[in-house]
Amino acid sequence: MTRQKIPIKKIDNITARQVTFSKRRRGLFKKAQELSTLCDAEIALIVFSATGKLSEYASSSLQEVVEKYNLHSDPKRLDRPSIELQTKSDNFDMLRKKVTNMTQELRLLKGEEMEEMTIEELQKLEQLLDKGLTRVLKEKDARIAKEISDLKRKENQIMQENSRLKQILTPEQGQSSESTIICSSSHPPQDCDSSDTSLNLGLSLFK
Amino acid sequence: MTRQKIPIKKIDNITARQVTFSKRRRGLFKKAQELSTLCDAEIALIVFSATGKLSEYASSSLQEVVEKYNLHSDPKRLDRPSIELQTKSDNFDMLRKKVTNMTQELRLLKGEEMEEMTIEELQKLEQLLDKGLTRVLKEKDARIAKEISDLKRKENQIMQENSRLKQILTPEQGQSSESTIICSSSHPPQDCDSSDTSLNLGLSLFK
DNA sequence: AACTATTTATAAGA
DNA sequence: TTCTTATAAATAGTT
Repeated sequence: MTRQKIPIKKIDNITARQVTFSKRRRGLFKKAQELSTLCDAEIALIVFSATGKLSEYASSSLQEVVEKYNLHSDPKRLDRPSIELQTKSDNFDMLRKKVTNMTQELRLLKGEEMEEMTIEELQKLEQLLDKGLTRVLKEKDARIAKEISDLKRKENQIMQENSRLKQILTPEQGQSSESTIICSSSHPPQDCDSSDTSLNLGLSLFK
Repeated sequence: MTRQKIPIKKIDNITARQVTFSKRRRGLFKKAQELSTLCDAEIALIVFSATGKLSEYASSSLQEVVEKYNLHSDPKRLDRPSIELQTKSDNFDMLRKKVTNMTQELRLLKGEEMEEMTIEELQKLEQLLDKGLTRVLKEKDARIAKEISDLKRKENQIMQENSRLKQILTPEQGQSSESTIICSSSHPPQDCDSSDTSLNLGLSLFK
Protein backbone atom coordinates (compact mmCIF):
# COMPACT_ATOMS: atom_id res chain seq x y z
CA MET A 1 0.00 0.00 0.00
CA THR A 2 2.80 2.26 -0.73
CA ARG A 3 5.80 2.18 -2.95
CA GLN A 4 3.94 -0.70 -4.54
CA LYS A 5 0.57 -2.33 -4.13
CA ILE A 6 0.75 -5.97 -2.98
CA PRO A 7 -1.79 -8.68 -3.77
CA ILE A 8 -3.77 -10.00 -0.79
CA LYS A 9 -2.32 -13.49 -0.67
CA LYS A 10 0.10 -15.21 1.64
CA ILE A 11 3.51 -13.51 1.56
CA ASP A 12 6.11 -16.07 0.52
CA ASN A 13 9.22 -14.48 1.99
CA ILE A 14 9.26 -15.38 5.66
CA THR A 15 11.06 -12.27 6.83
CA ALA A 16 8.81 -9.97 4.82
CA ARG A 17 5.81 -11.83 6.20
CA GLN A 18 6.92 -11.40 9.78
CA VAL A 19 7.59 -7.70 9.26
CA THR A 20 4.24 -7.14 7.61
CA PHE A 21 2.56 -9.11 10.40
CA SER A 22 4.04 -6.83 13.04
CA LYS A 23 3.14 -3.65 11.22
CA ARG A 24 -0.36 -4.63 10.25
CA ARG A 25 -1.14 -6.17 13.61
CA ARG A 26 -0.27 -2.89 15.27
CA GLY A 27 -2.48 -1.08 12.79
CA LEU A 28 -5.35 -3.51 13.34
CA PHE A 29 -5.24 -3.13 17.11
CA LYS A 30 -5.12 0.63 16.77
CA LYS A 31 -8.14 0.63 14.47
CA ALA A 32 -10.01 -1.65 16.86
CA GLN A 33 -9.28 0.60 19.79
CA GLU A 34 -10.28 3.69 17.83
CA LEU A 35 -13.56 2.13 16.77
CA SER A 36 -14.32 1.12 20.30
CA THR A 37 -13.61 4.61 21.63
CA LEU A 38 -15.23 6.63 18.86
CA CYS A 39 -18.42 4.60 18.60
CA ASP A 40 -18.80 3.13 22.07
CA ALA A 41 -18.49 -0.39 20.67
CA GLU A 42 -17.55 -3.55 22.53
CA ILE A 43 -14.72 -5.31 20.74
CA ALA A 44 -12.69 -8.46 21.23
CA LEU A 45 -9.79 -9.26 18.94
CA ILE A 46 -7.67 -12.39 19.13
CA VAL A 47 -4.70 -12.87 16.82
CA PHE A 48 -2.42 -15.87 16.57
CA SER A 49 0.68 -15.44 14.44
CA ALA A 50 1.74 -18.22 12.06
CA THR A 51 4.22 -19.28 14.74
CA GLY A 52 1.43 -19.55 17.32
CA LYS A 53 2.18 -16.39 19.24
CA LEU A 54 -0.92 -14.87 20.79
CA SER A 55 -1.94 -11.21 20.83
CA GLU A 56 -5.27 -9.99 22.03
CA TYR A 57 -7.27 -6.83 22.43
CA ALA A 58 -10.58 -6.25 24.12
CA SER A 59 -12.43 -3.06 24.87
CA SER A 60 -13.58 -4.50 28.20
CA SER A 61 -12.60 -8.08 29.07
CA LEU A 62 -12.17 -10.69 26.43
CA GLN A 63 -13.99 -13.36 28.44
CA GLU A 64 -16.87 -10.97 28.90
CA VAL A 65 -17.21 -10.24 25.21
CA VAL A 66 -16.86 -13.92 24.30
CA GLU A 67 -19.58 -14.93 26.76
CA LYS A 68 -21.83 -12.21 25.44
CA TYR A 69 -21.11 -13.58 21.99
CA ASN A 70 -21.98 -17.15 23.01
CA LEU A 71 -25.20 -15.95 24.54
CA HIS A 72 -26.07 -13.95 21.47
CA SER A 73 -25.15 -16.46 18.82
CA ASP A 74 -26.48 -19.73 20.21
CA PRO A 75 -28.15 -20.07 23.59
CA LYS A 76 -27.95 -23.88 23.37
CA ARG A 77 -24.18 -23.69 23.35
CA LEU A 78 -24.05 -21.77 26.58
CA ASP A 79 -22.87 -24.65 28.73
CA ARG A 80 -21.35 -26.90 26.14
CA PRO A 81 -18.27 -25.21 24.73
CA SER A 82 -16.59 -28.36 23.44
CA ILE A 83 -17.30 -31.88 22.34
CA GLU A 84 -15.06 -33.18 25.08
CA LEU A 85 -17.11 -31.51 27.76
CA GLN A 86 -20.34 -32.66 26.17
CA THR A 87 -19.08 -36.22 26.26
CA LYS A 88 -18.05 -35.73 29.85
CA SER A 89 -21.51 -34.50 30.67
CA ASP A 90 -23.07 -37.58 29.09
CA ASN A 91 -20.69 -39.84 30.96
CA PHE A 92 -21.58 -37.98 34.10
CA ASP A 93 -25.22 -38.90 33.80
CA MET A 94 -24.33 -42.49 33.01
CA LEU A 95 -22.05 -42.66 36.02
CA ARG A 96 -24.77 -41.25 38.23
CA LYS A 97 -27.16 -43.95 37.11
CA LYS A 98 -24.50 -46.56 37.67
CA VAL A 99 -23.86 -45.32 41.19
CA THR A 100 -27.56 -45.39 41.93
CA ASN A 101 -27.83 -48.98 40.76
CA MET A 102 -24.73 -50.07 42.60
CA THR A 103 -25.83 -48.35 45.77
CA GLN A 104 -29.10 -50.24 45.59
CA GLU A 105 -27.30 -53.50 44.90
CA LEU A 106 -24.91 -52.95 47.79
CA ARG A 107 -27.73 -52.14 50.18
CA LEU A 108 -29.48 -55.30 49.11
CA LEU A 109 -26.37 -57.41 49.50
CA LYS A 110 -25.74 -55.97 52.93
CA GLY A 111 -29.26 -56.91 53.94
CA GLU A 112 -30.61 -53.37 54.11
CA GLU A 113 -33.93 -52.31 52.63
CA MET A 114 -35.43 -55.71 52.95
CA GLU A 115 -38.70 -54.15 54.03
CA GLU A 116 -39.49 -53.33 50.42
CA MET A 117 -38.58 -56.74 49.01
CA THR A 118 -40.97 -59.52 48.17
CA ILE A 119 -40.37 -62.95 49.60
CA GLU A 120 -39.14 -64.07 46.17
CA GLU A 121 -36.56 -61.30 46.12
CA LEU A 122 -35.49 -62.22 49.61
CA GLN A 123 -34.94 -65.78 48.46
CA LYS A 124 -32.80 -64.65 45.53
CA LEU A 125 -30.76 -62.48 47.87
CA GLU A 126 -30.33 -65.35 50.24
CA GLN A 127 -29.10 -67.58 47.45
CA LEU A 128 -26.61 -64.90 46.40
CA LEU A 129 -25.32 -64.42 49.93
CA ASP A 130 -25.19 -68.14 50.53
CA LYS A 131 -23.27 -68.70 47.32
CA GLY A 132 -20.81 -65.98 48.28
CA LEU A 133 -20.44 -67.35 51.75
CA THR A 134 -19.82 -70.83 50.41
CA ARG A 135 -17.17 -69.50 48.05
CA VAL A 136 -15.50 -67.58 50.82
CA LEU A 137 -15.45 -70.58 53.12
CA LYS A 138 -14.07 -72.80 50.37
CA GLU A 139 -11.36 -70.28 49.58
CA LYS A 140 -10.44 -70.02 53.23
CA ASP A 141 -10.26 -73.78 53.65
CA ALA A 142 -8.11 -74.01 50.55
CA ARG A 143 -5.82 -71.33 51.91
CA ILE A 144 -5.50 -72.99 55.28
CA ALA A 145 -4.92 -76.36 53.64
CA LYS A 146 -2.21 -74.91 51.45
CA GLU A 147 -0.53 -73.16 54.35
CA ILE A 148 -0.52 -76.34 56.38
CA SER A 149 0.80 -78.47 53.53
CA ASP A 150 3.53 -75.89 52.99
CA LEU A 151 4.42 -76.13 56.65
CA LYS A 152 4.42 -79.87 56.44
CA ARG A 153 6.75 -79.83 53.45
CA LYS A 154 9.14 -77.53 55.27
CA GLU A 155 8.93 -79.72 58.33
CA ASN A 156 9.82 -82.80 56.33
CA GLN A 157 12.76 -81.03 54.74
CA ILE A 158 14.01 -79.95 58.15
CA MET A 159 13.54 -83.42 59.55
CA GLN A 160 15.50 -84.95 56.69
CA GLU A 161 18.26 -82.41 57.21
CA ASN A 162 18.25 -83.15 60.90
CA SER A 163 18.64 -86.85 60.20
CA ARG A 164 21.52 -86.17 57.85
CA LEU A 165 23.25 -83.91 60.37
CA LYS A 166 22.85 -86.50 63.09
CA GLN A 167 24.37 -89.20 60.89
CA ILE A 168 27.33 -86.94 60.16
CA LEU A 169 27.87 -86.06 63.82
CA THR A 170 27.40 -89.62 65.21
CA PRO A 171 28.05 -91.87 62.18
CA GLU A 172 28.13 -95.26 64.06
CA GLN A 173 25.67 -94.66 66.93
CA GLY A 174 21.94 -95.65 67.22
CA GLN A 175 19.86 -92.92 65.60
CA SER A 176 16.26 -93.81 66.47
CA SER A 177 15.97 -92.27 69.96
CA GLU A 178 17.62 -88.91 69.23
CA SER A 179 15.88 -88.48 65.89
CA THR A 180 12.54 -89.08 67.57
CA ILE A 181 13.32 -86.48 70.22
CA ILE A 182 14.20 -83.86 67.65
CA CYS A 183 11.07 -84.53 65.66
CA SER A 184 8.68 -84.57 68.59
CA SER A 185 10.07 -81.38 70.09
CA SER A 186 8.96 -79.27 67.13
CA HIS A 187 6.20 -81.38 65.56
CA PRO A 188 4.48 -84.32 67.19
CA PRO A 189 4.58 -87.26 64.72
CA GLN A 190 0.87 -87.91 64.90
CA ASP A 191 0.07 -84.45 63.43
CA CYS A 192 2.47 -84.79 60.54
CA ASP A 193 0.29 -86.94 58.27
CA SER A 194 -3.31 -86.05 59.15
CA SER A 195 -4.78 -84.14 56.20
CA ASP A 196 -8.13 -83.85 58.01
CA THR A 197 -6.48 -81.59 60.57
CA SER A 198 -6.09 -78.75 58.07
CA LEU A 199 -9.78 -78.70 57.28
CA ASN A 200 -10.75 -78.88 60.91
CA LEU A 201 -8.40 -76.04 61.70
CA GLY A 202 -9.88 -73.96 58.93
CA LEU A 203 -13.43 -74.54 60.02
CA SER A 204 -12.74 -73.92 63.68
CA LEU A 205 -10.99 -70.66 62.89
CA PHE A 206 -13.95 -69.23 60.99
CA LYS A 207 -17.04 -70.66 62.66
CA MET B 1 -9.40 10.90 8.77
CA THR B 2 -9.65 13.13 5.90
CA ARG B 3 -11.07 16.51 5.23
CA GLN B 4 -10.39 16.94 8.91
CA LYS B 5 -8.64 14.98 11.62
CA ILE B 6 -10.96 13.88 14.45
CA PRO B 7 -9.92 13.29 18.07
CA ILE B 8 -10.16 9.70 19.27
CA LYS B 9 -12.98 10.14 21.75
CA LYS B 10 -16.63 9.13 21.73
CA ILE B 11 -18.51 10.89 18.91
CA ASP B 12 -21.34 12.90 20.40
CA ASN B 13 -23.62 13.15 17.41
CA ILE B 14 -25.53 9.89 17.23
CA THR B 15 -25.95 9.88 13.47
CA ALA B 16 -22.31 10.69 12.86
CA ARG B 17 -21.36 8.00 15.33
CA GLN B 18 -23.45 5.39 13.55
CA VAL B 19 -22.02 6.36 10.17
CA THR B 20 -18.49 6.25 11.45
CA PHE B 21 -19.20 2.91 13.11
CA SER B 22 -20.35 1.39 9.83
CA LYS B 23 -17.42 2.72 7.86
CA ARG B 24 -14.75 1.89 10.36
CA ARG B 25 -16.18 -1.52 11.14
CA ARG B 26 -15.96 -2.40 7.47
CA GLY B 27 -12.40 -1.17 7.38
CA LEU B 28 -11.48 -3.13 10.51
CA PHE B 29 -12.86 -6.38 9.14
CA LYS B 30 -11.08 -5.83 5.88
CA LYS B 31 -7.80 -5.21 7.67
CA ALA B 32 -8.32 -8.32 9.80
CA GLN B 33 -8.99 -10.44 6.76
CA GLU B 34 -5.97 -9.04 4.94
CA LEU B 35 -3.68 -9.71 7.89
CA SER B 36 -4.96 -13.23 8.15
CA THR B 37 -4.39 -13.90 4.46
CA LEU B 38 -1.08 -12.12 4.04
CA CYS B 39 0.60 -13.50 7.15
CA ASP B 40 -1.18 -16.80 7.70
CA ALA B 41 -2.53 -15.59 11.03
CA GLU B 42 -5.49 -16.96 12.95
CA ILE B 43 -7.85 -14.14 13.84
CA ALA B 44 -11.13 -13.79 15.69
CA LEU B 45 -12.89 -10.46 15.87
CA ILE B 46 -16.12 -9.78 17.73
CA VAL B 47 -17.79 -6.39 17.59
CA PHE B 48 -20.90 -5.26 19.43
CA SER B 49 -22.31 -1.87 18.37
CA ALA B 50 -23.48 0.58 21.03
CA THR B 51 -27.01 -0.66 20.30
CA GLY B 52 -25.96 -4.26 20.95
CA LYS B 53 -25.82 -5.45 17.36
CA LEU B 54 -23.27 -8.21 16.82
CA SER B 55 -20.78 -8.53 13.99
CA GLU B 56 -18.03 -11.09 13.90
CA TYR B 57 -15.13 -12.21 11.80
CA ALA B 58 -12.89 -15.22 12.16
CA SER B 59 -10.21 -16.57 9.87
CA SER B 60 -11.29 -20.13 10.72
CA SER B 61 -14.08 -20.65 13.25
CA LEU B 62 -14.61 -18.26 16.08
CA GLN B 63 -15.19 -21.04 18.63
CA GLU B 64 -11.97 -22.66 17.51
CA VAL B 65 -9.92 -19.52 17.97
CA VAL B 66 -11.53 -18.77 21.33
CA GLU B 67 -10.77 -22.26 22.60
CA LYS B 68 -7.21 -21.96 21.41
CA TYR B 69 -7.08 -18.67 23.26
CA ASN B 70 -8.38 -20.22 26.49
CA LEU B 71 -5.81 -22.97 26.17
CA HIS B 72 -3.03 -20.52 25.55
CA SER B 73 -3.87 -17.92 28.14
CA ASP B 74 -4.66 -20.13 31.11
CA PRO B 75 -4.17 -23.88 30.98
CA LYS B 76 -6.01 -24.28 34.28
CA ARG B 77 -9.14 -22.95 32.64
CA LEU B 78 -9.02 -25.49 29.90
CA ASP B 79 -11.94 -27.58 31.05
CA ARG B 80 -13.55 -25.21 33.44
CA PRO B 81 -15.30 -22.40 31.58
CA SER B 82 -17.91 -21.92 34.29
CA ILE B 83 -18.38 -22.61 37.97
CA GLU B 84 -21.23 -24.97 37.22
CA LEU B 85 -19.11 -27.03 34.89
CA GLN B 86 -16.24 -26.94 37.34
CA THR B 87 -18.47 -28.34 40.02
CA LYS B 88 -19.70 -30.95 37.58
CA SER B 89 -16.14 -31.86 36.71
CA ASP B 90 -15.24 -32.30 40.37
CA ASN B 91 -18.32 -34.37 40.97
CA PHE B 92 -17.42 -36.42 37.94
CA ASP B 93 -14.09 -37.41 39.43
CA MET B 94 -15.70 -38.11 42.78
CA LEU B 95 -18.35 -40.24 41.11
CA ARG B 96 -15.71 -42.16 39.22
CA LYS B 97 -13.87 -42.94 42.42
CA LYS B 98 -17.14 -43.94 44.05
CA VAL B 99 -17.95 -46.31 41.21
CA THR B 100 -14.50 -47.84 41.46
CA ASN B 101 -14.91 -48.41 45.17
CA MET B 102 -18.41 -49.76 44.83
CA THR B 103 -17.39 -52.06 42.02
CA GLN B 104 -14.66 -53.45 44.22
CA GLU B 105 -17.03 -53.81 47.15
CA LEU B 106 -19.61 -55.56 45.01
CA ARG B 107 -17.05 -57.99 43.64
CA LEU B 108 -15.90 -58.74 47.15
CA LEU B 109 -19.42 -59.25 48.41
CA LYS B 110 -20.20 -61.54 45.51
CA GLY B 111 -17.14 -63.60 46.39
CA GLU B 112 -15.06 -62.63 43.38
CA GLU B 113 -11.41 -61.62 43.57
CA MET B 114 -10.76 -63.64 46.66
CA GLU B 115 -7.41 -64.71 45.26
CA GLU B 116 -5.94 -61.34 46.19
CA MET B 117 -7.35 -61.25 49.70
CA THR B 118 -5.56 -62.12 52.88
CA ILE B 119 -7.09 -64.63 55.25
CA GLU B 120 -8.01 -61.75 57.57
CA GLU B 121 -9.89 -60.01 54.76
CA LEU B 122 -11.62 -63.25 53.92
CA GLN B 123 -12.77 -63.50 57.53
CA LYS B 124 -14.17 -59.99 57.47
CA LEU B 125 -15.97 -60.72 54.24
CA GLU B 126 -17.37 -63.89 55.72
CA GLN B 127 -18.67 -62.02 58.72
CA LEU B 128 -20.31 -59.46 56.46
CA LEU B 129 -21.94 -62.13 54.34
CA ASP B 130 -22.98 -64.10 57.37
CA LYS B 131 -24.51 -61.03 58.96
CA GLY B 132 -26.41 -60.26 55.78
CA LEU B 133 -27.57 -63.83 55.47
CA THR B 134 -28.76 -63.87 59.07
CA ARG B 135 -30.69 -60.65 58.51
CA VAL B 136 -32.27 -62.00 55.36
CA LEU B 137 -33.29 -65.22 57.06
CA LYS B 138 -34.74 -63.31 60.01
CA GLU B 139 -36.68 -61.05 57.70
CA LYS B 140 -38.01 -64.03 55.79
CA ASP B 141 -39.07 -65.81 58.96
CA ALA B 142 -40.79 -62.67 60.13
CA ARG B 143 -42.56 -62.33 56.82
CA ILE B 144 -43.70 -65.93 56.83
CA ALA B 145 -44.81 -65.64 60.43
CA LYS B 146 -46.82 -62.53 59.64
CA GLU B 147 -48.40 -64.11 56.62
CA ILE B 148 -49.40 -67.15 58.58
CA SER B 149 -50.79 -65.15 61.44
CA ASP B 150 -52.77 -63.10 58.94
CA LEU B 151 -54.11 -66.29 57.44
CA LYS B 152 -54.97 -67.57 60.90
CA ARG B 153 -56.85 -64.39 61.72
CA LYS B 154 -58.81 -64.64 58.50
CA GLU B 155 -59.47 -68.27 59.17
CA ASN B 156 -60.84 -67.50 62.62
CA GLN B 157 -63.06 -64.78 61.21
CA ILE B 158 -64.38 -67.18 58.61
CA MET B 159 -64.91 -69.88 61.20
CA GLN B 160 -66.84 -67.50 63.41
CA GLU B 161 -68.93 -66.43 60.46
CA ASN B 162 -69.52 -70.05 59.58
CA SER B 163 -70.70 -70.75 63.09
CA ARG B 164 -73.04 -67.79 62.99
CA LEU B 165 -74.41 -68.83 59.60
CA LYS B 166 -74.95 -72.34 60.83
CA GLN B 167 -76.80 -71.09 63.90
CA ILE B 168 -79.02 -68.95 61.70
CA LEU B 169 -79.77 -71.79 59.28
CA THR B 170 -80.34 -74.50 61.93
CA PRO B 171 -81.19 -72.53 65.08
CA GLU B 172 -82.31 -75.49 67.27
CA GLN B 173 -80.09 -78.32 65.93
CA GLY B 174 -76.87 -79.74 67.38
CA GLN B 175 -73.94 -77.70 65.98
CA SER B 176 -70.83 -79.58 67.05
CA SER B 177 -70.58 -82.21 64.31
CA GLU B 178 -71.16 -79.92 61.33
CA SER B 179 -69.01 -77.11 62.63
CA THR B 180 -66.17 -79.57 63.16
CA ILE B 181 -66.49 -80.84 59.61
CA ILE B 182 -66.34 -77.34 58.12
CA CYS B 183 -63.34 -76.42 60.22
CA SER B 184 -61.35 -79.57 59.52
CA SER B 185 -61.98 -79.48 55.78
CA SER B 186 -60.06 -76.22 55.35
CA HIS B 187 -57.83 -76.03 58.46
CA PRO B 188 -57.12 -78.89 60.84
CA PRO B 189 -57.67 -77.60 64.40
CA GLN B 190 -54.28 -78.70 65.68
CA ASP B 191 -52.51 -76.31 63.24
CA CYS B 192 -54.53 -73.27 64.23
CA ASP B 193 -52.68 -72.41 67.41
CA SER B 194 -49.12 -73.64 66.85
CA SER B 195 -46.87 -70.59 66.42
CA ASP B 196 -43.86 -72.87 65.91
CA THR B 197 -45.32 -74.03 62.63
CA SER B 198 -44.77 -70.67 60.99
CA LEU B 199 -41.09 -70.68 61.79
CA ASN B 200 -40.70 -74.25 60.64
CA LEU B 201 -42.44 -73.42 57.41
CA GLY B 202 -40.19 -70.44 56.87
CA LEU B 203 -37.06 -72.39 57.53
CA SER B 204 -38.07 -75.33 55.38
CA LEU B 205 -38.86 -73.00 52.49
CA PHE B 206 -35.42 -71.41 52.52
CA LYS B 207 -33.00 -74.05 53.68
C1' DA C 1 13.83 0.45 13.75
C1' DA C 2 13.40 4.57 10.57
C1' DC C 3 12.20 6.54 6.17
C1' DT C 4 9.08 7.69 2.44
C1' DA C 5 6.51 7.07 -1.71
C1' DT C 6 2.17 5.44 -2.36
C1' DT C 7 -1.96 3.22 -1.36
C1' DT C 8 -5.89 2.98 1.74
C1' DA C 9 -9.07 4.55 4.88
C1' DT C 10 -12.22 7.74 5.98
C1' DA C 11 -14.59 12.58 7.56
C1' DA C 12 -17.45 15.62 5.79
C1' DG C 13 -20.49 16.82 2.39
C1' DA C 14 -23.92 15.63 -1.09
C1' DT D 1 -27.14 4.12 3.03
C1' DT D 2 -24.02 5.25 -0.75
C1' DC D 3 -20.96 8.23 -3.43
C1' DT D 4 -17.53 11.74 -3.66
C1' DT D 5 -13.37 13.80 -2.46
C1' DA D 6 -9.87 15.98 0.16
C1' DT D 7 -6.83 14.53 3.36
C1' DA D 8 -5.13 11.65 7.23
C1' DA D 9 -3.27 7.17 8.18
C1' DA D 10 -1.25 2.93 7.04
C1' DT D 11 2.23 0.56 5.12
C1' DA D 12 5.66 -1.94 1.26
C1' DG D 13 9.94 -1.54 0.06
C1' DT D 14 14.20 0.41 1.13
C1' DT D 15 18.03 1.80 4.15
